[in-house]
Amino acid sequence: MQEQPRSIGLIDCNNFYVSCERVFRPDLLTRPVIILSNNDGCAVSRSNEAKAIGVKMGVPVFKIRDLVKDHGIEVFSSNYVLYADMSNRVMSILSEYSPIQEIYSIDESFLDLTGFSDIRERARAMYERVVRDTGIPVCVGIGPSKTLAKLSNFVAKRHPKSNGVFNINLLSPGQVNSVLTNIPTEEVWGVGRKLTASLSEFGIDTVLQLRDADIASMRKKFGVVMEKTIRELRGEACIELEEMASAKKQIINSRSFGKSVGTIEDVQDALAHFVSNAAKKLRDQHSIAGMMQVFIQTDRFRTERPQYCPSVTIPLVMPTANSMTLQKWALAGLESIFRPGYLYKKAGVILSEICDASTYQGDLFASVPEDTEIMKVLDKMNARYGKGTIKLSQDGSRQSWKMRQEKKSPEYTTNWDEIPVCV
DNA sequence: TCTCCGATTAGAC
DNA sequence: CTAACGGTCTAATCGGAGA
Repeated sequence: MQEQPRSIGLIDCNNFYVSCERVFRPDLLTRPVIILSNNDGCAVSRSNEAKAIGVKMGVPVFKIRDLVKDHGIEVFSSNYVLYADMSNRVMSILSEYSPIQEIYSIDESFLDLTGFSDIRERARAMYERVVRDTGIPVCVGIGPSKTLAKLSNFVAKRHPKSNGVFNINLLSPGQVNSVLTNIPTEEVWGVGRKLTASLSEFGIDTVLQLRDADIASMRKKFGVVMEKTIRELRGEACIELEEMASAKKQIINSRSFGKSVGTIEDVQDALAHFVSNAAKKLRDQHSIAGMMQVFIQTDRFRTERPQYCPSVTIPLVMPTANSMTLQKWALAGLESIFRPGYLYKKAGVILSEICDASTYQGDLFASVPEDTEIMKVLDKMNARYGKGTIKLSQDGSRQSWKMRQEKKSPEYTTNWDEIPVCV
């Protein structure tokens, strides 16, 4: 009996953020559309029409103002509440097609399809089902490793003939070679801009060349990750699916401000808000943090202004997830680094040395035990009555730093008050 | 010389 | 009209400090 190859599927939503907006605005289906990053900064999702016009991934929107005007590109702020909800719907449907699923990102999911006798039909079925039930178009790539599944997905997206589904396992060795020779190395998972350039110096420009390079010397030159990549390209599954999302080892919350601020009160207000968010994430994964970093930054693009980007690391004697404790230390840290006379554009907090809340023995001799109960109540109230129902006094009352979000669509699927009235 | 640490880099999305 | 370039996260690597 011949052993079946591993069949790993990678399902990727097409232009995900744009597709989410289009579900509720079918009039945009044939129009150029782009979605901006936080603070309405850069174009992070583009419809095919916008790509065709020449909107590059990640371009700052002020640099394409003329393009937007001349072609009537539809511009949206990011609506993460909507995208997260749509993502949940897509992921939940995909979970029906395999018992083993890894949700890799907001718009991507791996499925282990090994052992199914109907992989071809299964892939086609999920492809049709997701768009039917959610309105989000996807592409399905299948291969013997995650890296090849990703590459298959690239082929599915690129080749109209594939109709959105491509399985590299069904090709003869000769056919595989001809596919891989036509894909540049930069499309490989794990090969970014720098590696593409370095590889090119060694005469490696196509995926086929990379796959067939000598493993020992490539490992020496580029490290273990490169070795894994090459093995995966040869069909050896080195990177396993991770079904359970593991607890974060570091939690960052930071944001650029809508406009620069000069007073410590404004920065305090923002920082308190970021600490609240970070602490909530920490509690959500049942962790506590032993280290906190606070940083503030001036606007690095305004080079004519004086620049100042200090940070301070604060060890927490008692690791905690208590917003009040963390806020107190963060604000003390801020005092120590803040200098008047600068215009600050960004601030943030980093929680690290994270460990499980239940395993920590605690300080038996602490005079005042930490009040975790109050945090539980706060989280419950905010879950029940909406984010921000209860917050600490320092948190986000000034708003002077709030990010720009001028073109956000309604929260169609999660907020009664934002459902447009049909006419 | 070895190890540990923080900082930096590269990559993904 | 202005001013205008994102946010998290991980792993590898590097270089200095201290043992």
